[in-house]
Amino acid sequence: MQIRSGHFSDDRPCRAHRGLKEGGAQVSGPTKTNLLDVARKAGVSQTTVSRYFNEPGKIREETRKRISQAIAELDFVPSMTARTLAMSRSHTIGAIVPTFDHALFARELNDMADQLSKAGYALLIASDQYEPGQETDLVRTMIGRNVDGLLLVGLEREPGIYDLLDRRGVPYVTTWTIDREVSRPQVGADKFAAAHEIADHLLDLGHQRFAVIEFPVANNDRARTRLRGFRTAIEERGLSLPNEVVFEEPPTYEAGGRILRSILQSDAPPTALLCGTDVFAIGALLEAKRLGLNLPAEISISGFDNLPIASLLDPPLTTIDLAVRETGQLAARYLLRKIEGVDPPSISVPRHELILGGSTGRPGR
Amino acid sequence: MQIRSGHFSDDRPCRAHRGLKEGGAQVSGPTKTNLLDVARKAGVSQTTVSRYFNEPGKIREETRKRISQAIAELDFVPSMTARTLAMSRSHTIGAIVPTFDHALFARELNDMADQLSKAGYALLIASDQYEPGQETDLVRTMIGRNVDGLLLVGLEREPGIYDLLDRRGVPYVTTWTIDREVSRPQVGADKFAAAHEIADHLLDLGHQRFAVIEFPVANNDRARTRLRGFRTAIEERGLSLPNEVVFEEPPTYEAGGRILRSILQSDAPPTALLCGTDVFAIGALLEAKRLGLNLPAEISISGFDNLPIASLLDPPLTTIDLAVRETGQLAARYLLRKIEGVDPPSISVPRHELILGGSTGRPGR
DNA sequence: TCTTCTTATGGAAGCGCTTCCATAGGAACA
DNA sequence: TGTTCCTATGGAAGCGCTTCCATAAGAAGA
Repeated sequence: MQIRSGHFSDDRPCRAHRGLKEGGAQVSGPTKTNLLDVARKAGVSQTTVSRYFNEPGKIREETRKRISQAIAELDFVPSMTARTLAMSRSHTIGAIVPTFDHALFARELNDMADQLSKAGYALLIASDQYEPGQETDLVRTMIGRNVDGLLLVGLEREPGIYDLLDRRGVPYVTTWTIDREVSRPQVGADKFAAAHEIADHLLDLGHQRFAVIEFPVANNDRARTRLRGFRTAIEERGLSLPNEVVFEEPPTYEAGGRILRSILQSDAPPTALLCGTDVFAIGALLEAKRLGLNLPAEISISGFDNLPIASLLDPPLTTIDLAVRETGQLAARYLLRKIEGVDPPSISVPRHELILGGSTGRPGR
Repeated sequence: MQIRSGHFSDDRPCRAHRGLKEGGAQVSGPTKTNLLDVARKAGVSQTTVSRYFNEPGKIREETRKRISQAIAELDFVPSMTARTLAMSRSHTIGAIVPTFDHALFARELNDMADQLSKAGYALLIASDQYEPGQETDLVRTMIGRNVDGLLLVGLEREPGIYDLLDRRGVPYVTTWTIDREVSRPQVGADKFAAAHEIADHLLDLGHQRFAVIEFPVANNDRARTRLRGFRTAIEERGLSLPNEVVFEEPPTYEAGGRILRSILQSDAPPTALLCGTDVFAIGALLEAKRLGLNLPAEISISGFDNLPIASLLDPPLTTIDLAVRETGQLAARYLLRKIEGVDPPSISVPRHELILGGSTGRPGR
């Protein structure tokens, strides 16, 4: 049964020059076993060992046992790298996000990774720290690493990226921005509608003068979409949102507080502050309380994202829940399906929800 | 100069059966180019193209230009997978964390990824969602994927994992727990000292009755270390920390509030609440304010981690800053050095800092 | 002018898998 | 008893790189 019986000397083809020192009694260096080692130990061919992993149904019970034992004895770990090369399938999904240091992306990736790992996929991540130039490089890196699918944030990017991806046939999905006019795979809540809705809520309450704090909109279509939602709602009521009351800031609590202070000093201060993320809103709310303002009578503050802390503030924050977990899971599911050759619906929009808290109310005067 | 002049027909070795349909005028499917394609286009050998990437100094200027143009025309992206297989170096670092959905780990990974990508490394991540059984599998996966180094959280794990890693010669580093008795590579602030310090602070203020909220300590040596720090400090003053006042909870704001309420109902309520993370502390603090308690007179609350929001609360939170960013960077640097063959100091402990806020003070009565 | 050294390049094996194809033995059928 | 069909297995090429070694052609030294 054995392919080669007898002598133990290593009769593999010469590889002396490859850095794997051979022969002699040496302190066991890093062990490196491969299918062939297992095959020899089990007295079968490499092919059969491969089948053990990939089509276990096709090998005899007794053979399976021998192989399984050989694997255990050698503590063999198959090389996914070689597998990838041979199959052109890496069982890896790439994700390029602006940063992980933001609860939203972190949670999205967390749920995505979870879903993926259940399906035998690993997650390769990179962040471009909001620099669009970086993204192109990162996509190339990902392609070079043979990712089977790619998650991207936002819809807008250097057009070459989409070309590259299409040409290489790499499935991808964009998250956090939905634009039904664009025919690309997208997953995420409808930020435009959500922003519109929360602005409507404030308009319904009777607010007429607004201020907005947003992420820097350059290279950030999520922020731009939200802003467009705010603005559209306001203009639909015959009001306007001049640029002077739209503040662009990197997302810090501190910025929320600072902007709040600054807008209160204007002649006719806004009665409502629309924030592009809860982070701003929380900063503003805490500052307002520190200043002894009467909330929401003196100023209404709304957030976006529904961070876990939003509901615990006093007053609780009016905000938008974006179904973050669902987004990560849907994105994972989309990619997995696509990889399997199924053609899943390419736009999926988990439902957002307006969360009403005490931080918004009728304007005081 | 050309290796093969003339006819355009594909004279590569047959690969018809490998799924790459050949010949005929076909709609250009997924392009797949390799070194050889580039070589042919540039009229040089594969080897030379390889050198173009790896030892550019060794090829003539003119050759370099030809290759560079061929690469551009073909939009060639080298296969890192093949490279990995050939070199046994993947230029990938793995990271296994309990969850990304925690500001601390997210930030650590963020800074680590940043550092790594500058050095040409990618980051492969996985989370075990606090289940130790998972970790073993994930480590195997990582090994199978040929990671050049591995980041782990905490020092305690199934012993087989360390064996496996050592046997395979995979460099690794553990973060967030420091134990100088253990001779493994470790990076992270000294949580024991930090916990001791913050408890000392409260003891100095005159507190005698404490309660603690911690992560579930099973499978979490970080939590255990912190708790030990609290307890040691307390016992050193001749006081005690009975188990009834140590609460284990998953990290949610809500838990902080709930535990606060519950301890206030005891006969002799604690005057100080030591929290294993700011998340608990913030929850407790917000709840205390909602209950109209006088802080810190009626109850002192301390946190851990120094989340960005901690200093903005009213009163600001007394907490510990753990130098998170530094930890991620140091971990990355350690692994990179180790991979390069340098033997860097295996334990590095960024300095923590006690942040004093108004949430702690003398007990009121 | 002839030898020796460099320098730029090419040939080909090998990294550890998958997969196409071939083959040996039974089982199943006539 | 002969034919056909499965089933379990093995052989070997190929995935796209790196790297050892060989080699041709100048440059440098004698």
